[in-house]
Amino acid sequence: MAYWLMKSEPDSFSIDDLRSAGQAPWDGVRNYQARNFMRNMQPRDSFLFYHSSCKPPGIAGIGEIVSEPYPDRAALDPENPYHDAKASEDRLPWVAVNVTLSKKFPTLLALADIKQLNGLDGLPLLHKGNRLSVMPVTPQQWAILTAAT
DNA sequence: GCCAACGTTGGC
DNA sequence: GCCAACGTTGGC
Repeated sequence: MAYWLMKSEPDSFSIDDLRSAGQAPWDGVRNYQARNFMRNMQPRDSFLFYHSSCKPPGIAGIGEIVSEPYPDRAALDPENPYHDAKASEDRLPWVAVNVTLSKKFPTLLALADIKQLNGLDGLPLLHKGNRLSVMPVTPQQWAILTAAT
């Protein structure tokens, strides 16, 4: 079982939205490095639900991957905000997974607090200028982050 | 709103 | 294949 961190802007999809939905697709990832990580996801993997581009940014809770990766057909829909004009039935490079909420943290683990923790130097989230929206989390990093709430 | 960092695009 | 221009991300 693997661990991940995935970013979402709460204005478009928040941890409360996931709670309301019960199960939801995590789609719209349009970056190849992030896509490659998603291809390695498996059911029962866990992920940290990160709220980005908000005040304050941080980890809002824990979710679970509940499907194999599958083609992200939102890319084919011109009306969809994640439409990719270069995608087609024959060439659909993007993937989605279905996710559920495991638990919402009582309080957000803010990025400012995460930066104070020791042992997270390898986490891409903390690297300057990092924009990766899906990243792996090691078991050690997972233990540090989930113990900090 | 600003801007640094990074990915993508397109001319050559 | 290079690289300048441009668009996007995302913290502050």
